[in-house]
Amino acid sequence: MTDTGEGAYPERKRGSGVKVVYEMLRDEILDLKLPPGSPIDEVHLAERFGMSRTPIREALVRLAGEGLVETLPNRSAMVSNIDVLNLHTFYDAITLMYRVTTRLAAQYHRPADLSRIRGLQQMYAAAAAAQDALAMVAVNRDLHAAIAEAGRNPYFTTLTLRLLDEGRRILRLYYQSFDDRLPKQYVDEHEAMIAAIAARDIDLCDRLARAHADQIVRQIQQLFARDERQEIAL
Amino acid sequence: MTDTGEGAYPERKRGSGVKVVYEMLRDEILDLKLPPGSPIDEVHLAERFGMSRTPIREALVRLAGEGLVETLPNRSAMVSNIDVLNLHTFYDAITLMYRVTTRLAAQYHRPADLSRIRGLQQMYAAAAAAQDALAMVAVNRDLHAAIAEAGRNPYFTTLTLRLLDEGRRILRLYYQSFDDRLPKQYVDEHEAMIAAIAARDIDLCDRLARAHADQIVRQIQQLFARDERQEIAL
DNA sequence: TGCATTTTATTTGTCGACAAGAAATCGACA
DNA sequence: TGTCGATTTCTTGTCGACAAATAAAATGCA
Repeated sequence: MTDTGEGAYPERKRGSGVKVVYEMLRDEILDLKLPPGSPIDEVHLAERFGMSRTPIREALVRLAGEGLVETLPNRSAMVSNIDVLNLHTFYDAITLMYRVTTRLAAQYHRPADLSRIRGLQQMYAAAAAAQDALAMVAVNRDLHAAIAEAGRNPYFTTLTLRLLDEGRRILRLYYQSFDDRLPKQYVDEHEAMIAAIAARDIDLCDRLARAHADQIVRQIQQLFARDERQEIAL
Repeated sequence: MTDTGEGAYPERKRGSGVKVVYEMLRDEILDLKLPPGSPIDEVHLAERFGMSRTPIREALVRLAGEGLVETLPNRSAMVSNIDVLNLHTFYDAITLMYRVTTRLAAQYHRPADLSRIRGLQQMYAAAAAAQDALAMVAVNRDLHAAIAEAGRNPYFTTLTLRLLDEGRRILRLYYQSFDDRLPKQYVDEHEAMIAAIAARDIDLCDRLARAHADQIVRQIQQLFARDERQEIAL
């Protein structure tokens, strides 16, 4: 196997090692560069990042805490599987979190929040104009994360972030193989939600967030259904 | 300092060390034996548990992932503070999770779930009859955890568990100093909720769970208000 | 005495090494 | 040839040690 592109890490500041490994592994897991179920070898990673196993191990423990990797005693850790059978629990959770965080954003947002949200929405519109589905997925995550932050409830924010990451992984599962186009309609839905947040219209936020979530769930289900048909067609 | 009661751990199975430390520290944090803000020294813990710093460290990383300890770079970790100023975010979150998990329990529970829930409810009633407030807090946590499990949505279950633990810590903050009596009314509320779950009456579950959560929030607020008056009275 | 600076001490972050446990390989035997 | 058991290999879990970073103490100076 050729070098996977890490190169050399000649000098690191003390304490930065874990962060580097954690973020790198996290990105690779969410982008499916590390496919679900693939084993994670500590010594291999240690060689790759040019450090000892200790910081690698700490990064893995953190990732396990977020449910991105699973560990069995005395055996290799592995990237968590995507549980397609229980996707409905994901739908339920993301729908509720979209609603709650958007409502709270309407209540508690401050001017700085709105400008950040609007900046992300512009990036989202740009990605949609460029028909870049993967960029849309990534920016969509950051946009809803910003909305959740504006709601200022750390419990909901944490869960929402986890769900958004899991969603990024699920969507990636399809977009990498089918190279789809996300409907531009999402841009308008985001616009409406942001306007409702700015107007502090809580009920409207709730309705829009629910519709938005339903839309995304339907999209995933369509992809999933088509995927199943393809499998049968094979 | 006298021995804090750990004694000797002469032989451990490989891999069990982290679990022991994690659970012990977790309990001590939730019981406020380790008060919020107190520093956590790794070598001290290593001596106390009779093992090296490595498994201690892993346990601390896990606890940090759950928000029970906070770590600053190159400095001692410390037990997380209870953010009394943002308690309303806790109220919001626990109320919503009570409602959601109870609703889902009504939908998805199986016979085994119900018997487990009813067993815990009996323990709760016993604790109430004995006027043992701390036991009531502990069993209340397990009871709602069982209800959440019956709802079979791991995302909601995880958040609910985190909130229940945080609540155990908040309640302990008061019950340890005032030695209060929890109203027996909670027993009846639990009975009603369980009956609604068994009857699969989702709307009723929602209303009961909301009322139950409001009741508990009011209780905490009362304790908090009285605490403030006492401080002023001093 | 009060403040700035150097020195010491304490505590964490990282490392390399070793042993325990599990998987893989090999071999004996029916 | 297939199966069971022993052996080897491979990976993790734990350890003790060292260095970096910070906090605390001591020193010097005005």
